[in-house]
Amino acid sequence: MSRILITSAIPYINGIKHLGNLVGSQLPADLYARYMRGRGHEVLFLCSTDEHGTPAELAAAKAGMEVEAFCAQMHDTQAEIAKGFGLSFDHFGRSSSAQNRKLTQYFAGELAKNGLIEERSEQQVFSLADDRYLPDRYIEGTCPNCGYENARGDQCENCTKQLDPTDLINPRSAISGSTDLEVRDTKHLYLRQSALKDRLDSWITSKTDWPVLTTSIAKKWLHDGDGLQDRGITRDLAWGVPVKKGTEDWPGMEGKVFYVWFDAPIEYIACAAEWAEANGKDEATWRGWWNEAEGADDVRYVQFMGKDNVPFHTLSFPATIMGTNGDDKGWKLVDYIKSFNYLNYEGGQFSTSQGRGIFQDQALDILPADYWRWWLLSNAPESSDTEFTWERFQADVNKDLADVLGNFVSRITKFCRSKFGEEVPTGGDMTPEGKKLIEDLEARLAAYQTHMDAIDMRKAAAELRSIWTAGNEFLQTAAPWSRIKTEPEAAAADTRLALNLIRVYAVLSAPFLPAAAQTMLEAMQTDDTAWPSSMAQALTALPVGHAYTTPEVMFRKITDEEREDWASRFAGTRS
RNA sequence: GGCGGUGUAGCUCAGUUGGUUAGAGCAGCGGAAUCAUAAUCCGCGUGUCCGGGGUUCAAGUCCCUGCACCGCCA
Repeated sequence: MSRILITSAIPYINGIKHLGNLVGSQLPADLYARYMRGRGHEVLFLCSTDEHGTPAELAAAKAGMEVEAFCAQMHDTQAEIAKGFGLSFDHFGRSSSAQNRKLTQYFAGELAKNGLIEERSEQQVFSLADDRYLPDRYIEGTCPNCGYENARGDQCENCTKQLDPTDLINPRSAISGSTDLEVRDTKHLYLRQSALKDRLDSWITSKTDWPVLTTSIAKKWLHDGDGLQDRGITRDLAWGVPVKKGTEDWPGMEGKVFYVWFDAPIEYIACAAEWAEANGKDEATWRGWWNEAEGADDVRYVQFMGKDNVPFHTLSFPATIMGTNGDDKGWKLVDYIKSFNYLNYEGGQFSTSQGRGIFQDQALDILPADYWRWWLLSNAPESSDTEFTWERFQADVNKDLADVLGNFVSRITKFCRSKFGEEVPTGGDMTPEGKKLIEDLEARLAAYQTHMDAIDMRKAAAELRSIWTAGNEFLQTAAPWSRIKTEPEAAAADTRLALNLIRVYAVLSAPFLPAAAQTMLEAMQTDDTAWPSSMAQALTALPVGHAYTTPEVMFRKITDEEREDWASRFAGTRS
């Protein structure tokens, strides 16, 4: 048994996310966490909401709320949705927590102590009407290049020319529309990532087992152009972690906060502290998960994220950790990064702003979580972008869940009920068909575990499906319904084996289908969730005479009418 | 314009370090069975492995080049 620390990229607070956000981080992380727990390992699975920064302030303003209240409310909403999808976080924290504030300030202080923070002066646009500095993209005006009137301060969307806010003709605030702007001098802190470039480079190079997607993105940022650039880690905002050097004030940085991309990954650590507090554990306990000088030597740390987040997790955050640790043993660097491509929707991209695609709350409104979990995980965008279409979703889910798994449970429980009564039948020895099934499953279990250990989700899902199919093959060849007429003892043995298969299916399927697994266990009236070490043994867990109940239809099918209705409902703008 | 990814059966995709007749699921066709959510099981695939060069005894699998789509960056 080992200890496994799992974090999923933390979702931003400004609204409800669509399915693409789910499949790229939280859902696969949950699959892995559930599997590892199932195998008997000690798991700490953490996720939080990412709450700081301008978009949160603007979303709050739009909702007519104070940003703190808005974040608190949206955090609860996202927590509720996560629960709906069965995400088994040990803790769902908040980057605005006191723990994160303290840790973020601590890391900045240590980095400064180690000479890795630099102060730089720059100019930034201040809006007097909004009483705030404006990030480049929140300044709009006429493009000097093409005359487009709604060009943003960072780039003109019309002619794609890169711009400086000061290039814009008639610049105005994108927030209020005010033209009462002025350019002010301001000071900011920069993290000297360039000083850590070589260490980062050799660290990444050593990760030969990581997905190519992960390392190729990291190497590109390390070597492209002038190489890894230093990064500004402070902003002139009100909503964020106040800039401090550890517990000390930082002269010249009054009124400024850390940039959201500096404090967000530190929340991975702070979340463990929040977890400890929420569960009455002491500081040593959570630090023992995170700091190698304080007991985390045996921890394997695995991160899950979409490809857009890779640079921050392979470079910026590791730079923070390395720069803080110096040459000493200290805070854990990630051991494995599982990254994902994008999920597309019916020929285009999911779009939050255009309301295109399916949002997480809507998905749960129309179907149980297991349908989504199964389809998303068995079609996860591991090697390339994946496309969601309603037609495929309907076909796959109906076939895999209703026809193959659900119907298996249904046919054998009902058959047994009518011929032997609702209990595991007695009599008969293992039939040749039964032996063959066990041999087959023995090999498939090994393959399933190999894929799950490697976090090869689509392959694991395919193998799990084959395990379900094996049950149907067995019934088809053993045919207890005809055998019962001539060899009732053999029919009883086959039925006994098939009923035991349901419990094994529950255990093996639980990482993908937690709710269905629960249904199967309840139907079989057992709480024996031991992961099979041998199939032969696992398939005798339910003894002769053990009573069970025949479950309701586990997965009803998606009808053509529903599919058409949903396809049109989610095509356009979210109402 | 630069970089990265992808391009394999009607559809979605597997194909490790180059090596027997290129595989799976779905859809389709044929058959078996009737316990079951008209569910299941069995059988059936010559597809220019995007095009063109090249290396090799041997390339989907390596090199060069072109094309298409996607993304990131300038």
